[in-house]
Amino acid sequence: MGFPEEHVVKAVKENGEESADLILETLLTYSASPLALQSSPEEDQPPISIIKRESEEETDQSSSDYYENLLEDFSDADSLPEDEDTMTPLSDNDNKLLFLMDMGYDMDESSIAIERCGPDSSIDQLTDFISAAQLAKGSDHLYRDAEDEDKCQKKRKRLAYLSWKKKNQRPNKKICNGEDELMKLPKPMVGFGVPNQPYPAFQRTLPEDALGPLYFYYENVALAPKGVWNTISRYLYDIHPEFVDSKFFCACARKRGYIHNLPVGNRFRLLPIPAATIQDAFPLSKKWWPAWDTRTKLNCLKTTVASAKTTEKIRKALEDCDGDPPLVVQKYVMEECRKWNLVWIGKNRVATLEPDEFEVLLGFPKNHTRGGGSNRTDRFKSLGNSFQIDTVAYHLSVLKPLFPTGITVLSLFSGIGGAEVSLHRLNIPLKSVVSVEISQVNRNIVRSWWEQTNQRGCLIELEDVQLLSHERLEQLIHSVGGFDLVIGGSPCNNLAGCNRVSRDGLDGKESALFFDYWRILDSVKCIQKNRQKN
DNA sequence: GGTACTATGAATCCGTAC
DNA sequence: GTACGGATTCATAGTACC
Repeated sequence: MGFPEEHVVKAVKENGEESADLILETLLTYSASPLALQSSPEEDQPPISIIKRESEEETDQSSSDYYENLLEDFSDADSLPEDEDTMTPLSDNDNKLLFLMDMGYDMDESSIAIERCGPDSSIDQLTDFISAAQLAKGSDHLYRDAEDEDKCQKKRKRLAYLSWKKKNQRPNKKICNGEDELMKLPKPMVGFGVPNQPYPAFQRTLPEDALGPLYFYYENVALAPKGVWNTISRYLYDIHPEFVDSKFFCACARKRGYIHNLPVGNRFRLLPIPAATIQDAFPLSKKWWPAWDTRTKLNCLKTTVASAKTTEKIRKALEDCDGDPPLVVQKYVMEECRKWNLVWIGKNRVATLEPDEFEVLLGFPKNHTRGGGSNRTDRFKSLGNSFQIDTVAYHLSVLKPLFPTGITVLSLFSGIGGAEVSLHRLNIPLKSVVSVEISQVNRNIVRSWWEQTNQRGCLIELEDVQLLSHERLEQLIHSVGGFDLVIGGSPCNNLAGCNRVSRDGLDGKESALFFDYWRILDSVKCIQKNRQKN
């Protein structure tokens, strides 16, 4: 692309020499480059994490000199290859490939980006895609490994430029909403079908590159900030999420999105079927349950529970009433009960759930998280972050006839072993499980469960998904003979509605680890595909 | 130092009325 | 179509206590 000298002069004249940002913005508005600037900010949901991190790193240098150099570099890098002399006109994809390579990207990463983002993708989308991939792989090592320091500098500047550009984009609400409409949550939230509910009409066609033999299963909160599921879906082969509320499987709600490439026919439930209502799950509470508390299902079990002060305030509020409490008191009590999942344990007395009650509601063995250095707070946190076993097992049940002799699993963000427990409860033998979990306490829980259930297979425990490199994956695949299933739910901290502090979407520190899920899945597919060829 | 406890809204969806 | 209100939400950071 480059910026014509007259444009630069004009931009400097309009904005003064001091404001590099304004100069650059003005130059961009002048530019009529068909490729480099063709995309609108609303056309994609960029993997913002790379943008901010690089931004933090690079904006310290936001001097005129820096941007002058940056522009200078782009004068070279953004030039489209000229092919007027060639006999056959290059296709749009070829042009994009050459353009990306000219920007300093490798052929492989450029090709993958074009393939994944589709033929209509813009250069912006492609560079975003590659940038996210680089972040997921640990962008630092790209720089360390770069043989040519100039190339390395160029890459940093390019990313800084992208950062700057994204930060200065003006959101287009109309288009954003348009995207979200595509990811509308189903009502009722039954995904591709749940027991005892009418089967929803849906059409599921998996893209070719998403098909097995490697199966994958990804989970996260359904009610994520706008655009998050669009991004996740785009990275995971454009598969539409299956949004399911676990209230159709047990006595508590748990609205989650699942992206997977599993078959969806002939699913079956785990037995025994758990209690479907609060009253069935807590029979002793029936005696004290007031008629005006009409709840039959608990809300989502979260990572913390109400304080003793809350339940005491409720008791006092009710005891101050003669007979049935007035509507205003009922409303207050019900709000607190719904917010904190309180159950009735006596006259005018409500209580929080205990960790073992969390375990049973979520489908884990009672005392699954007890002991092993886990305190009460830890248990609530781990359980609140976990799968609902009956729901996940329903989805995974289709694997049972496919793997009668056992399955080899890569379990990412394992937590307290929701995936492993689900497969075990389905009586699918666990041949080998590579479990990656950052929390020592959670790893203890999984290891303890593994031993208690007399698993015959091999459990390999790893700590950090970010350290799970391509090379390490090759070793593991060689060691276990290949994975059949990659499963996991990446952290929701920055997506969850009750996070009042850092609900930053996939840009958040923890939730950005989704890109590691995608990176690892992609690596496994690639490695195993190559193994098949050889 | 470890653990338990407590205060802290906003984003989003959905139903309803107009 | 729009405005409004109700309902829901895999949490975080600071503080008190032992």
